[in-house]
Amino acid sequence: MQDWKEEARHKILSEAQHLFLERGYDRTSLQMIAEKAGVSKGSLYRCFTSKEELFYELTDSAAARLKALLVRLRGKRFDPATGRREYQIFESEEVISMLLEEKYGLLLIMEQAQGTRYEDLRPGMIDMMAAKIAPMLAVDEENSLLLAQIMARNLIDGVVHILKNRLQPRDVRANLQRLLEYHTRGIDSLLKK
Amino acid sequence: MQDWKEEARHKILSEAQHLFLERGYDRTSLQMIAEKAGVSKGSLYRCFTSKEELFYELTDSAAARLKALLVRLRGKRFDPATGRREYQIFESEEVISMLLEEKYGLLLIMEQAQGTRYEDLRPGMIDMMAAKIAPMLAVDEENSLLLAQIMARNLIDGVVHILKNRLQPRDVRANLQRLLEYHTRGIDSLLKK
Amino acid sequence: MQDWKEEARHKILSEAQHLFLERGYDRTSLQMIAEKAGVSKGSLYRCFTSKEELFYELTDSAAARLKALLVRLRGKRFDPATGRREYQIFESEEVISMLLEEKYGLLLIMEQAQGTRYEDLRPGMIDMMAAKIAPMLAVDEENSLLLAQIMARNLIDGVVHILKNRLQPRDVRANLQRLLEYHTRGIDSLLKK
Amino acid sequence: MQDWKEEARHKILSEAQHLFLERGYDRTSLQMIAEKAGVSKGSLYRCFTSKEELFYELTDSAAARLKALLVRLRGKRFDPATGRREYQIFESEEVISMLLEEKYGLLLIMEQAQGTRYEDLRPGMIDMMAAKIAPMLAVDEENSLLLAQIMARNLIDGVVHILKNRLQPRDVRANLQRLLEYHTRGIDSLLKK
DNA sequence: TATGAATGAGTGTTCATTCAT
DNA sequence: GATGAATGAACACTCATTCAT
Repeated sequence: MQDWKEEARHKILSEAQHLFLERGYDRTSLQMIAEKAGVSKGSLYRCFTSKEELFYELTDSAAARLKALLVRLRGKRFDPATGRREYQIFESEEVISMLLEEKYGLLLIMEQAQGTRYEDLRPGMIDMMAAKIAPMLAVDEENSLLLAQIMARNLIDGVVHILKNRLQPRDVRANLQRLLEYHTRGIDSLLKK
Repeated sequence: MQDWKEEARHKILSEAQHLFLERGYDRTSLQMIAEKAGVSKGSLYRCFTSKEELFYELTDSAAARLKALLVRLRGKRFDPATGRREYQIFESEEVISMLLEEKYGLLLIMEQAQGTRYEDLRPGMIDMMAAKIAPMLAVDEENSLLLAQIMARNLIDGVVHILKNRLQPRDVRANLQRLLEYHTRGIDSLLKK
Repeated sequence: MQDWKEEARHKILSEAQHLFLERGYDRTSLQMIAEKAGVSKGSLYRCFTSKEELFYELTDSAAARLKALLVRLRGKRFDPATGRREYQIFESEEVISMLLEEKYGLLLIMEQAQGTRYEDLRPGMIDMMAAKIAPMLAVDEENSLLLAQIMARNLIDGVVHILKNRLQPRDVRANLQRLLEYHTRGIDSLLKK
Repeated sequence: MQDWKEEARHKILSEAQHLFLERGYDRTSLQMIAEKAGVSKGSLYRCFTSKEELFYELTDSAAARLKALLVRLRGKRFDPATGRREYQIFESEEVISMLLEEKYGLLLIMEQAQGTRYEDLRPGMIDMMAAKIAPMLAVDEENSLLLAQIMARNLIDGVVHILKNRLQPRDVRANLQRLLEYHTRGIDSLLKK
């Protein structure tokens, strides 16, 4: 019974994850999940109290760690003078571990969370990073935020893309490094001297 | 009556566009569109055979021009030796014109096409551009495509972001230039010598 | 095993009773009953063939005795001339015993029988008593039944209210007496001389 | 169109009223209402935004007037010394008008509001009246509230019963008077001297 | 022709009941 | 025999689509 419950839970979570990743939260119906998982709609409710809870089961842990990261980032300043920008936090072991461990949760939060309580997490992250980057740019105020938003989003989406396509930690690490190189250099081109 | 019909069509398209962009395709009901456009739901169906059709009406032209651009791009090589990379095509008057003229259609294709016949357009564009960029990178083959995809996507999303937030052609142009500067420099960091 | 079964039956009945009285029949699920009783849902069906059956198990005895009382009452006349009205039957030891012994079954019949085979018992009792009271009233025929129904219902609901709120036989008895006093005097005011 | 809407609204309200009165709010499904009214489930939502709203449409006005009455009653004291008890408020023209005008709304609130926002109105009224009556009774404190609750409930249920069965204002009035006579005299029997 | 009333399939959710283990 | 997993019909509610007027 314990076995079964765990097994069914796992099967349901796994199929839900696939569908949510493919189609997004709103466009995935419990009917679909039930069919893919080979159970009835009613059975879904033996393991999860609602569709939302099912989604959160797949994302809560990632969201919590992401929020913690955000809090830490908020306190830091992005100082070009130091030579190291704090978005290089993405190279820290701690963050990379999180990225690897929370891979699918992060993907769901970043790409398919519309209609859930996490739908503002990605925009929030982008805005926060953009607010750090904007003052550094050698561009009139009006446009610096726009460009900073693009940069912030690119960085975040780049990380997500790597996560999506690389399973091995060393590959993730190596490509994150390259992404940061690309991103740093790109930003440099528009920095105030 | 022809006049009237044309006028209604236009009003409907315009309101649908706003709503699709603001709330997304799924979360916009025909009721909302009809109300905003000041016509009856029945009239919607006199002008458009379905909700999907209405979406295509708003995107077909942009999609066609985008596809044409894709075809032309496919033929070109991105040669770092020339000093000018062909993704700088985004600076050409022709492309900028298209971006400005098809602005909203492009935004819809890029952000709301999931589940429609254009859902592969953005990924297709990214793949194509990535395929051009990848061979230029000083990275092992396995990873170069991954990074190239990130770069291509960043470029495209950056263009979309500018389109979304700048109404004046000269602002669009100026920021596109900065985006390309950022992007080129970023790529340079990973180019083969 | 017989013992066990009997024990489980008893526990289930007891918890079902509590829940039905507290939350009502409809708002009580078999899940709740099973949990409170510490048995599985399957076991519920070993003892009772359905939720309705469970309800009847809790009410059949009370219903039978109530019906018997009804039959006896039907034969009697409520004669004001005797000085004792037969609704004072509620003061008889026999009836009080029944009230106390069938307390919860009666409460269920009186308050939760909608949709069950006993849904007509309370109205039936009221009608019967009303039919006895009506001819005694110094009111035109048309209205005497209406008033008699009110009186009958008040009496019955009053008894039910006492049963619900007093556990000790002597308290029940004392309050029944007061209720009858109140009721008798009230009726007196409208009696034919 | 206006005509139709009004007509359908009326038909739906009327059938809903019947069903709610017969079966209660919870046990009446929109399916039933739709069938009885000869419209589809979807059509219900053209006129009413939800099942609850449909119920409130039938009861809001009555509830508001009832609450107003409650507020006024709360301020009054039930003084046996005056010879007139304030529950004789039920004889005032104003109250009788309300009873007649809000007949069905009151019946719904008083008998079938379980599961709605008005489910506590009847118990609240009874408690309030009981609190006024209890101190007047020549019974130990412990039991006086119990008896007062019975009396209060009887009075209210009696009014409801009359309402349910008499359509003509003069019949309602006449029977209310008799009910009050019955009730007053009944209470007298237990009053402190 | 234009309208909006009407529909019905679909959504998430609950729960009495059944049945393999 | 006992369990609880599994079901399926029902619930309130939404919405693209159709069609009588």
